[in-house]
Amino acid sequence: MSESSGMKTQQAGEDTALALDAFLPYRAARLATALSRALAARYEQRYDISVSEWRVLVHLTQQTEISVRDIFTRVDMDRARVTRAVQRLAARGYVSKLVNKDDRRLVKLALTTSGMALASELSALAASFEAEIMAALPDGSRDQLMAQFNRIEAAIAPSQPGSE
Amino acid sequence: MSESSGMKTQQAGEDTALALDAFLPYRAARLATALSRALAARYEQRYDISVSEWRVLVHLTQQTEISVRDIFTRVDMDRARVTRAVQRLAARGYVSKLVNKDDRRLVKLALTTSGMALASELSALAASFEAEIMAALPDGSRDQLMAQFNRIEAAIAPSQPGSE
DNA sequence: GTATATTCATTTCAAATGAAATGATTGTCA
DNA sequence: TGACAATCATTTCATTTGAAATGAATATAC
Repeated sequence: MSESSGMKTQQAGEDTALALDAFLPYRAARLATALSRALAARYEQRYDISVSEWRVLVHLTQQTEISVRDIFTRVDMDRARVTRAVQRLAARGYVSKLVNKDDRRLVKLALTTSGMALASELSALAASFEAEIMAALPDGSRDQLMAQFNRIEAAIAPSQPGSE
Repeated sequence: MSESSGMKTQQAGEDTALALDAFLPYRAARLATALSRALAARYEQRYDISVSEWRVLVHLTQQTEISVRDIFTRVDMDRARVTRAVQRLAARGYVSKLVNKDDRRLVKLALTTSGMALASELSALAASFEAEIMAALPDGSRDQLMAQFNRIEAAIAPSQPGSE
């Protein structure tokens, strides 16, 4: 491995410099991609489902007969992403897509039988994944984390522009 | 707003269903994008710098005369992303790019004078952004968060494939 | 009632992304 | 020394992404 690159490297001081490893936005991004990758590794191959699709699926587990808008306003995805995820899920028979009779601009989404089965399997898998991780943390960490996440998001939200 | 969509909506129980809002991978992703967007809103327009570029810049603040590899192994970006960020930074005179004489496969990166100036401004901006957020949290939250992030990443890492 | 504005889902388009291929250089081993 | 493997940065290519445009349907104002 020799001596990396040089010897006069590392001239900048580590005192005043912003340590990326301790910078919250960076660490949050790194944590998110690590979790996403690790979880995806468990289901992407086996079920051929993307993260977007998985989010839509899970959302439909909780609320059905909802529109694309209902999803993307709650799930941190934009319209296009939801539309595409729904298209793929519908093409594979996991989700049914009907026109809302009361307002024909809206789409009425619901899980099919096979969609429910898939969602169940994925939910179980996700729960066990999360449980495994939580087992490595002290008791109460989960609630603590969620509380902190909530506070951080709340601290950010006000300054956000029109959101939509 | 009428009554959303229907009345027999929400048929699925919320007891067994996986609540997305309490699911760590989802919440981490949502937090990360919220932080990234909020921070980017502060500097992207003013400085015309992307997140990738910003990460490279900050990294070069701490270590200089390093290679592309040195960055992407530490900063959660792949080779291509680092290469592209460096290209843009170099094209605008913020970063110098030389061949390493000891190993001509390597590139020797460093901040230029204007790069240092830019990095200073951005670091200050980032620090104040983070301080603002942390002010909304109880004392000690920052260290607590970092410790939890570290533990979670450690819990994930072992199962990760060859990483590279 | 008609014209205008708004809302919804989708599509379009340009930019970003990451996996794999490439070319150049260095390391290894006989 | 020479052949082969490994490493580095870059480029290529297909996919994903999100902003803005589009078209259809509904709400609002006159």
